Amino acid sequence: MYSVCMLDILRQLPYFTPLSMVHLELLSPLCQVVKKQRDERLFYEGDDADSFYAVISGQVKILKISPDGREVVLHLFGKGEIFAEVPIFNDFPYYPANAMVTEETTLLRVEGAGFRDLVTLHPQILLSMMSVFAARLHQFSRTIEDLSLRNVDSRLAKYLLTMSEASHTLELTVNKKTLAAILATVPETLSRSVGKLQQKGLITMAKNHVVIHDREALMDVAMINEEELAETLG
Amino acid sequence: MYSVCMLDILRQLPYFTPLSMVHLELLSPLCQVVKKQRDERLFYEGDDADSFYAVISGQVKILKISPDGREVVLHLFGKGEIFAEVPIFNDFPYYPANAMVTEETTLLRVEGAGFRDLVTLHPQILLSMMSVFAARLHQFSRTIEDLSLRNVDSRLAKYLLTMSEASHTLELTVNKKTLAAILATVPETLSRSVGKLQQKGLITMAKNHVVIHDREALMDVAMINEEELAETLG
DNA sequence: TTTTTTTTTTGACTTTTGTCAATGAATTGA
DNA sequence: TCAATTCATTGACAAAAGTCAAAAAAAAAA
Repeated sequence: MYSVCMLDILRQLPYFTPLSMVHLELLSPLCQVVKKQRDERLFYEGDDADSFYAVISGQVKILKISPDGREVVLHLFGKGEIFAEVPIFNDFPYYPANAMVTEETTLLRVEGAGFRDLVTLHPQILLSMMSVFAARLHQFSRTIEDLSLRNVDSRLAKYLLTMSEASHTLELTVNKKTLAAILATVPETLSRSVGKLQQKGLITMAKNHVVIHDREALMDVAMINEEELAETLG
Repeated sequence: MYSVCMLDILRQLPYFTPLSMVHLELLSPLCQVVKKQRDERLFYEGDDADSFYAVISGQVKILKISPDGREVVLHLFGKGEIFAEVPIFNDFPYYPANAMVTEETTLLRVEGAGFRDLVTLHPQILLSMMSVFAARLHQFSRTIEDLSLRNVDSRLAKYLLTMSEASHTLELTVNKKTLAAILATVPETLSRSVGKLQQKGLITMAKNHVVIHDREALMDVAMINEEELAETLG
């Protein structure tokens, strides 16, 4: 009963979809469903990393706190995504950042040690994991590039273009404070940056609803062209 | 003859040291030794990623160029390190950044498609690779944190502490222009930042030779404590 | 060595971003 | 519904970092 249900959950997760029934049945006993309320912490930076997680529904924010209390958002994970699997493969497994849920969230917790044993016996699982790692590394290097080379206006423009995909409207899934942290700035600066883009007529932002009026000009601000944007989306 | 020599080279690389003789012999025919002169390019951003590399001797700089020509150094790889293995596991394999050598460098080129086939048959290789990926992701997240939360003085201080390890002196392995790019700034700002640290009596920098006079105070500027430093080194 | 080129530093200035305080808007919970 | 709290915006100012031009220092080439 429990196991059948768990298998259904596992099959829903893109990470595990490629796995055979045999693998899923081995994985299943290592898993546990966890529910968290808005703003609850999953783990803190420095905690022993004994598990990794998958988002079944809701949203998880991975963040670091500076000595003076400022927040950096390293990642937002939504439905179907896996996180905190990195320290499981580290020699000194502790979580390198904090995790909290931004809304009511259902998670799958996977026991790390058992998972390591499992992939050692069935390394095919690793291959699909490898490409997720590779994609994440690629994305981190883009973030580093953005932080080094783009100003806040440009990072905001790029964020809006990326999140809107091909559409000319988008709903922000985060509040302004969090968006500021994603863009590695403060709410005041974000507010002014939004103001600038609106004044130029490129966008309209009312609450969490954003309309993109001039995609071309927004790409200029973001300093990217169509191909680069496609790449970012891919 | 060739093969024996190649096996010796492979065994020298920490990445491959854990591999059995059988694996090394399978790996060997995929490999090729390449020599490059100072400032030669290995590949450009966007090139098809058909191979990854290991540094046998010398130094490789992984960099991105912004539309206005500024350089970001994502990575410096020295002897024994592996790079550009990430796109090999991506679905759309192209190099996400440029690679050039900063001095005369000998490299091992490993053919990607063959390597993918090899690890599919012998996935044990993947496990050791996995922890390298994990460590690199961890390091990238630290870089993002640094760029978001620390100013140039602080990043410079942290760089010097990290590179000096326990010693109170260190030789810079890169010129100031490159160091500036590593710290995501420009040479002028770096020069002023060095000036500030010298004026405070924390360091002396003459050419590429750096002396750290006051480690404690330098850690204050870097906004890190002993534990965090140890973590950065590990 | 001497010249040429490259790298590094300095000064004056501008732009970008952050800080602090205050205000207004929106949400939440009693 | 209405206070209480949180969130978002605005203004005035300060700090950090970038730009441009020029000078100085170092390295490379003749």
